[in-house]
Amino acid sequence: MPELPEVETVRRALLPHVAGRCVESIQCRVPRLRTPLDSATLHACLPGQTFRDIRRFGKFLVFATNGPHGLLAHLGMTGAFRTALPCAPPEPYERVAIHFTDRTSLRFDDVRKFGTLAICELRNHSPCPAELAHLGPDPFSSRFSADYLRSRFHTSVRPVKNALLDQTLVAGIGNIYASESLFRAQISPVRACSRISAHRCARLVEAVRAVLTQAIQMGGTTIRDYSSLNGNEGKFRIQLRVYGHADSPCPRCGPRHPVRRVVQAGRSTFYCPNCQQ
DNA sequence: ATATTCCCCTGGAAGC
DNA sequence: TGCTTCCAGGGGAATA
Repeated sequence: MPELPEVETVRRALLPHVAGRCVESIQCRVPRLRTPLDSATLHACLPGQTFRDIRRFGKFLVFATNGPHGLLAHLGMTGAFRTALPCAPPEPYERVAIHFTDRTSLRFDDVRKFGTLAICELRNHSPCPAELAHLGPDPFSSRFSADYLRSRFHTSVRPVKNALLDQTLVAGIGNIYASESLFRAQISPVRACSRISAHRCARLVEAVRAVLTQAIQMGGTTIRDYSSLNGNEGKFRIQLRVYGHADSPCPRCGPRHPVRRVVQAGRSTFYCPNCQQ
């Protein structure tokens, strides 16, 4: 569910609820999420720490504290944060509860348990923890440029759709916005990276940023399973032009050219074979 | 080295 | 109605 716009929306919604709050205790209600929950380290490192900031790296969130440690979080497919009173009973899929000294608490719910919560070390000079050093540039950073894409693409024969999902190439794009970005850029998702010109790379950079920007402005709301905070789905819904619209008329070409669904690397891709070449 | 396949887990929708 | 199958936006390990 959550791709960059959704995670960014969560970050903004969550920040006022955690900034300046001091952790009193933690409850881990399941032994593992995606990986085993290191409850001993969580208990050792978080209580007594005050959250100062929430940073986003791709689809990851890092809760920075006033100490040397941070809380690394990934929502996986169904992860969601929720605020509650410490005495509130756990919801059915509540996995972790963080209680603050001011009698509020933060809960992490995750039906499918694909999420991540872990302690990370925060070096003074680098905002990004070592665990996330493998991530590629943020789509909005200047590092993500046509030249950069061209340099990464020219030796690669994999389909460009798969490349966009590679978090070491660019961090934050998921299955939905990959399809939507390629539609906007009028590039076929099955085209080999090496066959994408510099001009098309520039179009792709522009398209990725435009699609993600619009999604963030709409509150990141895409489809089921996602809520920013406390089940708030946001007022708007993203306009998805091809994702999930197999066999519907292409928004650009009309009824004579239906959107096609194909499977790439085990995931659905939607595109118009007519205007995306 | 690079690119797919499989797997983790659970619920909901669709098909029979 | 009830059972089965498929699908889902994540990442990472295993495999080709």
